[in-house]
Amino acid sequence: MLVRQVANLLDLIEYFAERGKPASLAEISQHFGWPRSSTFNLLSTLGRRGFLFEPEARGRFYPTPRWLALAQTIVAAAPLPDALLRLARDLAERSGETICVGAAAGTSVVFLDVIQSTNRVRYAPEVGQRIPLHATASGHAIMSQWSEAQRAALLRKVVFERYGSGTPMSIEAVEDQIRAGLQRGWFRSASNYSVDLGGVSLPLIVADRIFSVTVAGPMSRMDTAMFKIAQDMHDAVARQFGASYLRTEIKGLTTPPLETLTAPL
Amino acid sequence: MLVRQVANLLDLIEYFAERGKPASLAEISQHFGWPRSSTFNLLSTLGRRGFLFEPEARGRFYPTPRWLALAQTIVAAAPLPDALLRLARDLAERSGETICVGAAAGTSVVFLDVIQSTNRVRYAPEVGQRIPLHATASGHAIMSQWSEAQRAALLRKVVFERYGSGTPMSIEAVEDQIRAGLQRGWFRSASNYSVDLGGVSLPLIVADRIFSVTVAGPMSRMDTAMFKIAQDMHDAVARQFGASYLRTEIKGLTTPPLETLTAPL
DNA sequence: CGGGATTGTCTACATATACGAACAGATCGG
DNA sequence: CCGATCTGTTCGTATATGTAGACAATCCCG
Repeated sequence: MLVRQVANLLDLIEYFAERGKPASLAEISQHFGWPRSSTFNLLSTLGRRGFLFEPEARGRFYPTPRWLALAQTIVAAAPLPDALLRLARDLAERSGETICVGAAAGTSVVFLDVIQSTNRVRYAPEVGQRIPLHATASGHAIMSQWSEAQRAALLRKVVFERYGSGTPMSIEAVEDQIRAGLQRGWFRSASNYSVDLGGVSLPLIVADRIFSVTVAGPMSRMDTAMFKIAQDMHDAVARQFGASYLRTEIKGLTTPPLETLTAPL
Repeated sequence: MLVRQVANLLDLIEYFAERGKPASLAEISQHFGWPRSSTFNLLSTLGRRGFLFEPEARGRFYPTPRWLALAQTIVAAAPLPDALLRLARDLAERSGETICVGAAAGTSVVFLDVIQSTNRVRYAPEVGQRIPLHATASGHAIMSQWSEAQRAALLRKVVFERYGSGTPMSIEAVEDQIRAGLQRGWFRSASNYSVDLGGVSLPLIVADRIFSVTVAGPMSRMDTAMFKIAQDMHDAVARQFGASYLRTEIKGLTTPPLETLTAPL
């Protein structure tokens, strides 16, 4: 069950982030189609707790910097591992494509860090965006590090739906793609979830936490480059985490066949 | 009426900020005494929206950096005026006491920015903390810039309660203190709300938004220093906002009688 | 490896809660 | 200055919602 008022609050926060200036109760209730009284209750709850204030003399509201203070505290207390962030930056520079750091959230992957490609045509996701675990390279990378049981429990919940030409449409298809990824040494998707989007992904385990790092871009560029990108990713991981990291820390992952590397494109 | 689930969410965020590491559903439900099913609903709502993720393989949750991204966007879009922040820093250095920038929120003042004194014994508030509008120097400063009608509407709602020896106990008492503040050229409180706490406050209007700036500390230090501090505050405002700012922008405020300034303490 | 304890998930029901409507203040234009 | 219109606020009630409880899956320890 979805907690409505909580969802409403999240909507409201996003509304303020987009809007960027104070809003009156009437504006808010009109924008969302909420009853004025309900809007009033929501706003006053936030006000009473110090999360909303009234910059102008009367009747316009805006979120307090308290949100920022709490968010900073939360991120600072359990930050993304430094090596992970360095890896992402490193990859962004070398590949020129968009880099996404992800982790599991329910049946999805959430992006925790995103570095967008500077390319005109690019994959342009945002921090907090979610994509399905079962149908994406990022998701396969993460699930590859789970136990059989965990994977089974997750996949049982999935309702399979065709997003693109590469979408796996059964539990077995997903397991196949994961197995292939482990043997290949990297995970790939090609129009699995977003049409015309290709990605190369690796799982990373840092301090018992499971992350995915993904290089993603339009199929036109990714198609022939995937293997080279995977190679670069292994190199970058070796630089940031040490040479033996992928072999020793990442469950079941094969190191890629260096000797078959094609000439850089 | 208070929206319970929203209040719960705020509690949860604060919980994570304090805790600083992932928590399981069971830990959360125990900590707050919430039913497991309700906790589940709350957590899954947040997960579905990309505000919570599961760093470890299974069943522990932590807020996503999305909170931070949104909070940064919100603050960046409507930042506290630069001159105001400079003023606060300036005052912190000169006075050595705690500086609070406040604005109205319902019947309270919320602190939007706080610079804590480096003094061992000091007033130690936090961003987002609230104090009553009617019983504090900050509140009086803000209300002094409202219309009669707005002030009346606010004061009608107040239930008067004695917080300290200086607490005004009637609408008239509050109006008296505000009137006195305007004539004096600065607002003061002495154990009005927090016992043994004294403060000097000025209202500031920047881009149609009403703020208060307050220098606050223990009565032992503030008592005899208030006038000097008020004087310094006027000087600092003149530096940051221009010499005529207080006279022209701030409704009804008298510039303080410079000639009666006592020797610096 | 197997039994017990713990944790997460689902569903039906009683109740706390969000909503509609009516009120009161404020704002605006004439 | 007055009336009309639009805001914010309060209240009673019908109903959407949170909760108890049972189940299922997982983990842990002997």
